[in-house]
Amino acid sequence: MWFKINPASGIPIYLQIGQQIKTAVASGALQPGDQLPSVRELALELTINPNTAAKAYQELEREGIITTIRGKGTFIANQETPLNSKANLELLNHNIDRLIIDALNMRLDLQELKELIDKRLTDWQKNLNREGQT
Amino acid sequence: MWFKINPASGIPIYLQIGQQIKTAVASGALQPGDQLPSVRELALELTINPNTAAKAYQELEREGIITTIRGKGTFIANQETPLNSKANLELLNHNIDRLIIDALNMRLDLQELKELIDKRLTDWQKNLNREGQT
Amino acid sequence: MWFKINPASGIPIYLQIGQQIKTAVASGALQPGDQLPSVRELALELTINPNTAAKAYQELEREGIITTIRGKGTFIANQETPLNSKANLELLNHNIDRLIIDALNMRLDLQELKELIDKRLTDWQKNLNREGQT
Amino acid sequence: MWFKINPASGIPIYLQIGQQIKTAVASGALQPGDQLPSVRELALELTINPNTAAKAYQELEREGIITTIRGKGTFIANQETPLNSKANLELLNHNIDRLIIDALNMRLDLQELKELIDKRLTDWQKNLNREGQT
DNA sequence: GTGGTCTAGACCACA
DNA sequence: GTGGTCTAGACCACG
Repeated sequence: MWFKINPASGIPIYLQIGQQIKTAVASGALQPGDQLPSVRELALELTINPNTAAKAYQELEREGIITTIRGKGTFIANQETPLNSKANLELLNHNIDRLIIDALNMRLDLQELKELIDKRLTDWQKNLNREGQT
Repeated sequence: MWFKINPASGIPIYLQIGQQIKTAVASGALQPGDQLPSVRELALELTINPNTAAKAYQELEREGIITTIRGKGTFIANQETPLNSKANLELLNHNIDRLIIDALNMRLDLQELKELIDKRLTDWQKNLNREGQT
Repeated sequence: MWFKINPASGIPIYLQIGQQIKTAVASGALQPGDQLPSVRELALELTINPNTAAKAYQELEREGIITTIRGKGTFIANQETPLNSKANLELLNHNIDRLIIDALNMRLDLQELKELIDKRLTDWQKNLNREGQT
Repeated sequence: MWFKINPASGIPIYLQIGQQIKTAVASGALQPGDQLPSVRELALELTINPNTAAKAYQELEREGIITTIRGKGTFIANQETPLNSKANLELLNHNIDRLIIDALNMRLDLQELKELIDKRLTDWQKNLNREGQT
């Protein structure tokens, strides 16, 4: 599989794994029903502690991203959750603010930031369209 | 002063303080040369340990946001650093990606995300203009 | 291990530790990937507070000399940084000047100083060659 | 006069002043018998606390670099002290080592360091010769 | 008065 | 087991 972790990054390994699975799901690379590697496979492949791999899956299951079925394996969940809850929007806005603050501290103009974001958004949109056709 | 921290959030207190000062600097609310509350004042106000307050300041000093002068106090630095280094841009792009992923995981359309961001950017721009006139 | 600190020297303990590790790295005695004693071990050995030992390591990590991995330990970093930046050269030149000034204030001839330095440089070169063969 | 201090450098102001006077003496710019500005003048000129200026002079007097004569002022001392003591040589060697370690940590070759030092030494020698003719 | 260092000892997150 | 954070309280250097 296509995981890349950095044990020295300061970010907990289990979060790095979770983040990458979320990315794959968001981009459509992983579809509902797709099977994930078992905890043991994942641990072997990344040469990490199985506990760490298990923790990553637990977190994702708690968030409803994946489901584990005893005796079968771990799968991407049917994401019927349309949780545009108020809390989520606040979180999103908060993260947007952090982005802006970082940019300003780097002496970047807000206009320049906007262009960066727009460029990135179009890239993603293209990818999503291509995935959608698959 | 206007600090608000949440000791139970899981985010280290010293980082929360740092984040808020960075925000104030980025928005122009704190100008180069402005004096910050002393380590002891800050600790009293937030009812935290002076060491924790000191750690927040030391972190910011290492990043070049503030300057501390022994026996005098702590001040906002003259930010002559225009370091839009490659590393910084990469970091920024990475954070933009995280934002997009979060939005997609919340079943938000990219167009909706773009509108959210644009709204936030205009808000900030307005604030910056107002500060600029001061 | 072979640490020697002097708590009464006026130089902060955490800097003394840092200095010695830097020396070991510069001389090749410590190689990238080598594990350092844990914070607790080091604290026991030097009969200092674990916090002080941790501070020494954190300082070195910020400078890119070492890497720490939560739950695993602390290691000498892969020093891929070849930063003979302008700032570094200036610092070096400044320190050379200080050396010369000290020597002159001791009524030492510059020629004598040069001989001292040359002798020291050859000693180091010999050591480095020996390490290189290991 | 020609003092330049940086209150934010982390180096105590009184040491910065001392260092600069030592430099001037070592280079011959200040000769034995030359008068230094009074504590008050110095404090005014550098906009520092008179206590700080006084402390700088006290330190230098303790080291025998300057002499203060009540009612007359402060002067460069007759440096008859030829103190090539063993302690001094050790200090010098220690500083040479620090220089080498710093250079190695900057990934500088020892040969390159040697060239840097030699260049600096010749510059100083030239200056000293010129001063000597004055 | 300011910030810097250190100790003692606690609790938590991670592997 | 590892390192990270925080508190409480002490002492010192600087201005």
